[in-house]
Amino acid sequence: MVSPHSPTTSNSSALFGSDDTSFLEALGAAVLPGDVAQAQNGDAHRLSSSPSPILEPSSLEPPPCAQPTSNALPHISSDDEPEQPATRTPRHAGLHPQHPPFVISDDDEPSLLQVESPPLAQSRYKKRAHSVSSNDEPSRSPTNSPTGVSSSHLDSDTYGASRFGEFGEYMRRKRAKLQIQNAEMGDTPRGEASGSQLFKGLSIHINGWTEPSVQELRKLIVENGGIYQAYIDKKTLVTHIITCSLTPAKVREFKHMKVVKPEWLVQSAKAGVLLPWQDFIFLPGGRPESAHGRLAQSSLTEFSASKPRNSTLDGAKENPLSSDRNPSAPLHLLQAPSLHPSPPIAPVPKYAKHESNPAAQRAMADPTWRAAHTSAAPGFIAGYYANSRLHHLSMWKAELRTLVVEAQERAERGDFHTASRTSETGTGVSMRGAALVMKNPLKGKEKAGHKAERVVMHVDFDAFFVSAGLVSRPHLRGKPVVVCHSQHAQGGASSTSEIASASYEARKFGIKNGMSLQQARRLCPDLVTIPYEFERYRQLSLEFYTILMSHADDLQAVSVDEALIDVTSTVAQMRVVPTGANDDGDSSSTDIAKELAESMRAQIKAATGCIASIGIAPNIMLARLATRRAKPAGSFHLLPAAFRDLLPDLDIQDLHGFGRAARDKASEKLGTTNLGELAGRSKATLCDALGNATGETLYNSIRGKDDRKLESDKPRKSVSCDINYGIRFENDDQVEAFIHQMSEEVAHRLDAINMKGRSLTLKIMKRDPSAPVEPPKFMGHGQCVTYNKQSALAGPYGHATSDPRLIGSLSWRLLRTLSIPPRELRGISIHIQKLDAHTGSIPAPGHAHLPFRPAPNPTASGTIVGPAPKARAPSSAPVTAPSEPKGPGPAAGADLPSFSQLDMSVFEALPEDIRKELETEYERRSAPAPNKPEPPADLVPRANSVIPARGGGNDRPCGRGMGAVSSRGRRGSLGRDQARGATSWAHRPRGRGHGRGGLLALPPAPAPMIHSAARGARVRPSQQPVRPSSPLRPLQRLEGRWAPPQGPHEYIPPPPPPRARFAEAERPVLRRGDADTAPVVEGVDVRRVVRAWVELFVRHVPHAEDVALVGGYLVRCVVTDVGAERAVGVMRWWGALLRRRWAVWEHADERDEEPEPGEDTRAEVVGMAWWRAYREVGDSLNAVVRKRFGGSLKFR
DNA sequence: ATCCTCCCCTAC
DNA sequence: TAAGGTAGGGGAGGAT
Ligand SMILES: Nc1ccn([C@H]2C[C@H](O)[C@@H](COP(=O)(O)OP(=O)(O)OP(=O)(O)O)O2)c(=O)n1
Ligand SMILES: [Mg+2]
Repeated sequence: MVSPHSPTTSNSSALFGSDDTSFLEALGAAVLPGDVAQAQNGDAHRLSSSPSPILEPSSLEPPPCAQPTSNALPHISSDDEPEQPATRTPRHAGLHPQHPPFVISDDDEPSLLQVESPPLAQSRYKKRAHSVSSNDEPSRSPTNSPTGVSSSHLDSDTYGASRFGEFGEYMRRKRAKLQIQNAEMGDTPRGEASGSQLFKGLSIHINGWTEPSVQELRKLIVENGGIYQAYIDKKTLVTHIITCSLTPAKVREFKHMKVVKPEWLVQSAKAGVLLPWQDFIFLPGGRPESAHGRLAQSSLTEFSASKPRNSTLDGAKENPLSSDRNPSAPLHLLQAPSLHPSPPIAPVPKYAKHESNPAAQRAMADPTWRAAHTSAAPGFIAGYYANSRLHHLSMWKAELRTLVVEAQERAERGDFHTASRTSETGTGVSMRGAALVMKNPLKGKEKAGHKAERVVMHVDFDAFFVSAGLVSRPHLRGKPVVVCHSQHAQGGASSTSEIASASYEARKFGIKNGMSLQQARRLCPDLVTIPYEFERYRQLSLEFYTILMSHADDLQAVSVDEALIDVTSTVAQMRVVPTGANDDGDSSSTDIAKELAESMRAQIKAATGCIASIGIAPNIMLARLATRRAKPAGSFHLLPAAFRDLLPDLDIQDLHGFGRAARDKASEKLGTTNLGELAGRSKATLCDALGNATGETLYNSIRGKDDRKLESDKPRKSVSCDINYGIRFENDDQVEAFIHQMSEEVAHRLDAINMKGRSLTLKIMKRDPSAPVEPPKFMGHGQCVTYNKQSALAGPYGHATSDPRLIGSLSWRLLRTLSIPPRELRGISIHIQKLDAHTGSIPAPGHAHLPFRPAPNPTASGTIVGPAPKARAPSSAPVTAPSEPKGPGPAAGADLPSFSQLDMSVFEALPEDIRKELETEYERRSAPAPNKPEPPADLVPRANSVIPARGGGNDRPCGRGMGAVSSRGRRGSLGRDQARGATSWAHRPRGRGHGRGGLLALPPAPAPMIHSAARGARVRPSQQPVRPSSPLRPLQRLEGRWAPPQGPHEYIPPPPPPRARFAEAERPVLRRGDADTAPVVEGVDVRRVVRAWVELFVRHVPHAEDVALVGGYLVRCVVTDVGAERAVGVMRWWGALLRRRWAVWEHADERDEEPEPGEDTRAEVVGMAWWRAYREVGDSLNAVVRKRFGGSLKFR
């Protein structure tokens, strides 16, 4: 910002050469030539693991700030590109030099020629690497460095199913190729026309060129009930591979799979019977696909062709519903190993010819569009988070963990059985036992109690988002459906929108979660898309968890749609008291655990309308594996003996936690990724190849062993805010404002869990010089170089802090040391580590279970002071609390709630009079005056009511969190009631939006603006920023105390005229209805704040941060659907205020003229700046509205 | 050996 | 037009 150094270009010169390329390059050359070279050849594929060369420029960088330690890390390369499924090299690619895979030119069209090279053996780099990984990256600039930058280029679309890095280029291309082929084929979506189920249960991948053609085979497969796998990717289930030729590399890869000739399908279809595949085994011999690769040696070692040795053959089986422990049934979980990305090596580095996204280039060329949709837009963060599925997933997970812990605590203390009886493993004890059980985890690592074998279940909804969406769209059941943002059928042809979840019907076409819509459309033109419904997912999840809690001894929240539960005692009890009528006898003939699972599935189905599958086993690892076999719509009990028989059919990637990198390492160092084969390796061998811990885990997993206990209460170790999408800045001011907004977010999250941090790491993604300005993925980050900078974070007395100003200023300082032109930024992350519980008090050490926001006092009310000290009181603490003693310095300033959570806490922080007024307002409007403005979010019932007041229903947790999950109830009754409880929460009164952080939070009150102003002012470092310092003045007074609002408040003159309530007629068109009644609530204070803000800055240009804050608030209003009217009301109010003073400039089309700093009090400049801000906010608001409702709002 | 820092990797 | 977040496990290399 302030550009001490010139922002853009100049900066570059600062440290690195103009593009860092040169600088790095030079450096790189000097330092690691060897490595690079090696890399080049060798392994391309394995990027990741390998070490990277080192360069540590740390020396280069000036210490960021003060003394904190910072290390400058050079950068790493980053990930790749966007797309592709396969593609992505690991994001970390940084590490090694990767090679550019070969070049492919277009994405879509992969040339067939590609070759794959055999996996090469890679030379491993020597070790130095790691630490520096980052560095190396730099060196690889396309231009110079030998290798090109990482190449990822993928073209346009292909986004792969897997997120970032994943397979190698080769697979990527191949995948693209297949897609094309499919597209051409014009397959009908519903292929099942023929109705034959001949290939039912088969999941087939076609490798390379075949006769008959891929299109024909694919059609044949689909029409006969089989599943066609366009490509193999991690964890994909593939039962057979069809091919006419295999390269040596493929031979190795498919060594353990059932590789068959096309004739198998053709003849089976002809015969009308599924002929034994063994009669059609493909034997290599012929010439491989073109391989030209070279390089490494192809270790063709084992040429044995495929064949699975598997005895069990065939996997096709259908669901395991009945499965039962039939050991013989193989789970066909085979996954295709393929991946291996052995990227073929490219003979020539391609310089990245990454393609760019035309639509993005066009959009980006429009200044208005940029101003309203990129990271430079006012409400960007709020809008982005409100729509980010991954953000929701992450937040939900954290919230669920909290709820589980609370429910368990409640159970423990609450009722009858107290904690004392610990782990009694047993059966007899009631649920509580379960609670106690929890405790164990912490300590005993061994498998504890052994009384009975543990019974662990992994419960996971089938195609969750889709399933949830179909609840209200029953007519779409049975069709290929997908959940993604892009709803326009037409646009889908070239949409880079990612598919969050694909229905099983869609999966038959090869569509996978994470794939781009355009890619999916090529596979299935008639694909149906449905929108996200975050609020529904949350509600269904609560129902789901409530049910699980009623049966489990312990529960580990894995995701919004998935959990691990320990039902050991439940099962034991069932055994003793046979519930069912079976034969009673004991269980020998029946599988009690499976019965329990089925009853839970039925219960879940009844409560949510969605289907879940359950994997049952003696430990976590096996339970997860069992789930694969169970899906879709089933349950499967996997016993160790059966698992052993399955080994030959399993790939290392089938194990949870082992991804592409692990697979590559195994392939490279051990020569195989098949578990059957790895079973023969010694533990030492595995450790040597994968690391000690990982090696041992693998060793044990292969033997069906896994002693891990469910973890439901681990303490939080870090808090972060990462935004690597839509980052497109034009100047430093925007960047600085954004950094501060992110800091507010992080600070808020820290406060929410009552923690403070002592270490901060800033991660920056910068566009790789070889990458196009606009990457293939719309608004994505594209291929980047990343930089990590860590520094000590210290508050007043050197203590941990959560002060957003400190976090923001430090982050900004760190960023500046990188001298990256604003336009080159593509991603920013702020991570806080070394967390300390907020000053004493509260929380039990250990963890954080404080929910998002500490409830204002649960139990003993007021007493809570414990947490009090928190500075940002808003969030939790009610009002008053003066801030904690902040030390010297900047201290105590006001803190603001960050986007993510603004909620009532803000209200509470408002000056008394304003609050009063608000309350009055409520009454006036007859609205049921919330006694309190609204319970602050989430308080979960928590302790206070001791026993979970479940029935009572109303403890409403309201607010932002997931709501509450009732603790387990008696297990006998399958929790009906509990479920109810949850349900009730589900419909929380108002807060529906999922907006941000808490997701549920409602649009917060804007109080923050003021704070922000204050903050901004102070933050501004010495350099004189652009803005006038004057704002400081007023703010100054605020400084000392933290209740900020006070200050500004005073300046507010009597309400200006526009007290506006707009005429009904003018009301925005969007939703009508209750306009008045409802919303307004917060509208009032918002207006006051806006007024105060304007008054405060009458002679100054508004701070971008504040503009963003207001914009964020308004966007949230619209997004959350809580009040488009409110947003309009505020905008009108704001417009009226501006008009009062600067009516003349309202339409002055100013354009350039950045108001320069200084005391630019000239009314003209200030007025235009205000109008510009107003327009910006209005535009971004309308952008959102247009998208969601199709219309636009009128603010005047 | 053990701990600490700086990433990578994985998962949803 | 799209919404590529986020936390914890663990490996590698250096410090102790
Ligand atoms: N790349 C991904 C993977 C998952 N999800 C979301 C949508 C999914 O519905 C939900 C659960 O993920 P799962 O891995 O459990 O996948 P599904 O539930 O969709 O399918 P299934 O569990 O049947 O394989 O998480 C996502 O947004 N993006
Ligand atoms: Mg699922």
